[in-house]
Amino acid sequence: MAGATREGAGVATLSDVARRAGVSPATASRVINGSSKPVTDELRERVLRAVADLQYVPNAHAQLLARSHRGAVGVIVHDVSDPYFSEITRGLQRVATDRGRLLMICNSYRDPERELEYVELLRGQQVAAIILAGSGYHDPDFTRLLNGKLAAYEATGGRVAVIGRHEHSGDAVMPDNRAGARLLGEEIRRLGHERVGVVAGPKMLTTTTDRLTGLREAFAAHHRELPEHRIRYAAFDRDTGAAATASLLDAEPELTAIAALNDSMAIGALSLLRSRGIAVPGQVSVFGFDDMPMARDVTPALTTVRLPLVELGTRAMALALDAGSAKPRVESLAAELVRRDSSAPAKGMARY
Amino acid sequence: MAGATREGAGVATLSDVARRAGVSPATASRVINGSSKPVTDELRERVLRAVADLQYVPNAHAQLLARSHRGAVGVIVHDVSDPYFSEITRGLQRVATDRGRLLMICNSYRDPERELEYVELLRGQQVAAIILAGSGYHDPDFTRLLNGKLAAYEATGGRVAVIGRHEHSGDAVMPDNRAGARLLGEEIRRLGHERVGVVAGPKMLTTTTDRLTGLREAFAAHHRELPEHRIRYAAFDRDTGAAATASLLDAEPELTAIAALNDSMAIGALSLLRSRGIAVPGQVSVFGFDDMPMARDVTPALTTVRLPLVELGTRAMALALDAGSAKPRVESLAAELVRRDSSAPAKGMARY
DNA sequence: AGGTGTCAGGTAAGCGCTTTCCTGACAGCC
DNA sequence: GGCTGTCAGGAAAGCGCTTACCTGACACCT
Repeated sequence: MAGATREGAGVATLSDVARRAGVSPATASRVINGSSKPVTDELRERVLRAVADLQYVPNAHAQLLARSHRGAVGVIVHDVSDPYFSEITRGLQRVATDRGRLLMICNSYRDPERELEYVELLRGQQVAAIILAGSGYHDPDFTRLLNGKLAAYEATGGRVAVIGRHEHSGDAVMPDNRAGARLLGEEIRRLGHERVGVVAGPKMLTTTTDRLTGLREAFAAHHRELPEHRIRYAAFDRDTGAAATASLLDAEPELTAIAALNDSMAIGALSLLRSRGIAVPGQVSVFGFDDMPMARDVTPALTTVRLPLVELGTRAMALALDAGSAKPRVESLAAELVRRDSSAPAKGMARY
Repeated sequence: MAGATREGAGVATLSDVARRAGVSPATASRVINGSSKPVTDELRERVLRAVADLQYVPNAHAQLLARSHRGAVGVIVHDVSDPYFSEITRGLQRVATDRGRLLMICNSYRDPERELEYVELLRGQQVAAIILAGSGYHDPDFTRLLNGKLAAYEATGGRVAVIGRHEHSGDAVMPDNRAGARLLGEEIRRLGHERVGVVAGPKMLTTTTDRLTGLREAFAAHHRELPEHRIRYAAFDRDTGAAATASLLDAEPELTAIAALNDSMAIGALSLLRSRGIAVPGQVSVFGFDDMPMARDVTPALTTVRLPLVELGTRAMALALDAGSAKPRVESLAAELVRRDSSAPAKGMARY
């Protein structure tokens, strides 16, 4: 009965442990987080037993406050359940785990406002680094605000890395969307498609404009155009992709190709075409972008542009965790065309 | 120049703000987090200006420590990039956001050890609730250890809710895996399949055994068996699902149906079958489980068992955030068979 | 023997905030 | 005019830890 103290009355604290072990809090602390300061086996033993008895877990906030040590890393993505971001996150996670960091994932759901809130929140949590993944917005006010907050964070030692954002001036990993789209445009031209509908992403996202620009460049190189009336702006997801395809087809039934600016929308397009009994690629070719894992599993398997998604994540995390250099480091990762079964020469181009 | 203090020398703190505004830290604190205590407009104004000037963000750890207030909520999942978990997470996130809580997502990658670590970590972060999503493990030692830690957490006011785990004695949301599998078994029997290969999940997961049990029960009801030699244990992912299917087919080319215990593996099976030129459902029917979003997008669209994934998440979060009741609340969510194009009557059963 | 070096362990000062309790000013009352 | 009540704002005590610094014991030296 001798050891009976007022335990169970709330969370066990370090001093509870110390008291039970009959040592000072300092000694208990040293044992618990393996300080360099030596402690005799006798005391160490007693402390460890007390820890076990009390199921003691250090209060992370108190620790962090006391050490003013930055622990975790935060990433703000548009939406983790989107495979594009799951893959990137997988890469981030891998490196974070290797370096013993906890990764906190925040979904902005493409709401700039919420993105700002999460930056504040992560800053408040004293995270070691903030990673922003996913396209930026065409919105100067927002960009200025965001950059202001990030600058304040960096000014106090925080690290920032972005994936696929032009607007930030620091370390960045950039998928080469424009060059990728150019490859795609070349391929479409090569296959002889003249009437091409484009299912683009949200107009406000820079990724959308980058990809559109690349596509246009490829067409311009052959003195062709990508007229605005053959472009639809959707939400980068399956269902709006299907709707956009329907709208495109209703306006112009003779299209021979649909280029969707990401795979989710391409899959929506595929599904819409199937439901209308239009053969792919027999009547219409479909192109995607990103090469997310499921692109190979749909039928026909999707011709798309591969982005090294996981690597985007690993690189960004490496950038964020390695000591920052004076000059911003920008790594550009190349895209690659992946030909599968959803594309074929345009009718009358069978010689290809 | 009058207001120039040693700013920029680290993160701005509350007292920096107070000093700059010419008030006490107490007043600054009251203004900043809208305490009930009244503050004159004059002072309030000055404090807010100082906050803006200094780009001040409260140190969340200090706040949490001082209030000993539990803020965020943590969820431990097997792997968010698995659509099964992304969907659940989406549900969790929705409710968490509604209630103004930050959700921290932790991936255990099906490593019990890491799951334990994350529980400790979240406990240390003083989260308001811990949600465990995903199958438990057939491992009494681990279960005992985990329950011990969770009990300690709950003893100090933490809330715990689990999704799809039998082993925990508290609040739980349970997908009815067994009944769902029974439905699936019934359907397979109804279609007249006699030689059925099963691509199961990891043997150590209770979800695997539950689904297997349901399947067996349906077969037993018709005096049929599900012999062990027609079962393969894979890793619940696409690639191992394909490999397991290959192994099944190699051992017994006359199988007329493959029942995969989740959709990812079913998609792997589909891909393997396609690569071998085996028609689905012409020669072999394929069945999945979960009804993840992409099940409708593969070709042929997957016949599967729908689990209300998002709802699993919303319910669990609601349980976790609502005040706990004395007796554990267990909500069971029904599964539902979804017939699509990957299944057909067995050969010789065309009358169906 | 006295001095010095070494080392295990304790003491106490914060880390940045919240909040209770106190103070002093002022208005309203007999 | 003196008393009380009210109320804005400040002082200070923690929240649970870490760690620089101090203490006292002991061994070893001249």
